[in-house]
Amino acid sequence: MLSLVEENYLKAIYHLSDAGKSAVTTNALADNMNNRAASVTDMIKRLSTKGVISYEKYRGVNISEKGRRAALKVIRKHRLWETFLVEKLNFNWDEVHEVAEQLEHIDSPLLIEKLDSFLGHPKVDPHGHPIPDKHGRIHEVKQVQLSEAKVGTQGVLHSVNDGSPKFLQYLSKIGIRIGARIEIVEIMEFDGSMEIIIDDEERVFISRQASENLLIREAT
Amino acid sequence: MLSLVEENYLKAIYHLSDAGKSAVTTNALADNMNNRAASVTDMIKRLSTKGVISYEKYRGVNISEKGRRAALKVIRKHRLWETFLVEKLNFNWDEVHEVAEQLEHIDSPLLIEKLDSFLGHPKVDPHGHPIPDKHGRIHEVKQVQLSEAKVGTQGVLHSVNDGSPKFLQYLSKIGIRIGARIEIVEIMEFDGSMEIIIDDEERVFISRQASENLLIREAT
DNA sequence: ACTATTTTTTAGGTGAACCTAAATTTATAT
DNA sequence: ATATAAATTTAGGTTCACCTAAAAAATAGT
Repeated sequence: MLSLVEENYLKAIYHLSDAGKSAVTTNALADNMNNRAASVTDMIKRLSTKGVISYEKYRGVNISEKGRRAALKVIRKHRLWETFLVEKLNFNWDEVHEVAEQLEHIDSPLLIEKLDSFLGHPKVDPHGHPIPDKHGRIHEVKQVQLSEAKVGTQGVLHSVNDGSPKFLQYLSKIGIRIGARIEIVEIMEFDGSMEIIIDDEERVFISRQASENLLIREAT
Repeated sequence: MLSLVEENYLKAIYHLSDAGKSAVTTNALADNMNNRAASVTDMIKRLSTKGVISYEKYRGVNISEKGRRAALKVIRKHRLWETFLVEKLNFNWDEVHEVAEQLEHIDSPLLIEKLDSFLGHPKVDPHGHPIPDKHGRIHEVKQVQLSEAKVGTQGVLHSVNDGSPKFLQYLSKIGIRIGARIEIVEIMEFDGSMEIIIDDEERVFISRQASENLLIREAT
């Protein structure tokens, strides 16, 4: 059994390791969790004892299969709750993260199964992120950072990397939503900003930073 | 700001004091929280420092106005979540308590307001208990323990005192639900058990212990 | 009224999850 | 290659929420 704090660390490790593909350093974790490195070392040892990560001193941590499953359970709950908040309670997509951070730790398999059916077994959350099924399976969709695409690329906004209220409010303001059609008109050499057309209507300029956080599925 | 554990103590104090009407002893609290008396003394001191209870050594604790408001907020959340679980997620009324014990600590006023409207501003939870409004006001309904009524009494089951799964499953089994009409046919002198008619149909015998936990609104 | 019993508190200890300061290991730069 | 810098760990300390054992106060019984 993992504590609430342990679950949060594990989730951070999962995300920082890009779903287990790479190792995570102590400092990266400390940064992400807003804790000191020494505290992270403490926790790492505990998580290692519990078998959810593997750890070699000074070498960073890797999530184990057991840890991956635990992390995906929390992520499944987080994303289902976010969907509930937006679809049923009419939250805006920029208001859900903090609340879902709390709800994701509620421990009741029955609740999650019932919530899942209540929502109609959604595949993605309001930010376009896939919701793992009860066995921890995710159907990843091939998507590209807008910043990596070239002029002329057309696609559909599939998800956002940055879920912060500030970013999401900015997107709403300029008319970008999940599912919107996006076409790259021009890319500015000097700062990487780009001009795009949204839904064949609006032309807007977005910064390089913004385009890095927009993931599109390219039209073929 | 109260911790999760502090909220649980405060809620227990509220209930054990009959909504603040009487003092609560250390042992009663220890019993209720499944902790040792020494631990309770610790916590009592902390709650007293925070101003949510008043405490005189060896004299038990009394909830303060500030404490009462805090307790009612938790109770409001608990009962709204129970209603959600039963009305929207199709939980049985005997399955909701444990989950609601977790959900009641989620801290988001916006969430609770939205949940309240989603549910249509319910006045009572699935066990017939009144849901405090956002200002902590409760509309108590005049109700009597079935065990205190006399032969011939007719009324409607309004709420249950004991919310344990075992009791609720028993009630379901013999056909008793909130809102059912109940008429007392006979009371056995020797053990206080009684024969009742449910919804003018079923005749059943229930123990004194059961009748003490059934609260009816008498028909006038 | 005084002793025995019960209730409550105090004293001191534990693990979880943090901290700072110091020591150690690894990485970087010339 | 070695000195310096950066990253990480160790050592020791804190608060919260529990514990046991012992002491103190309140209550009950004769």
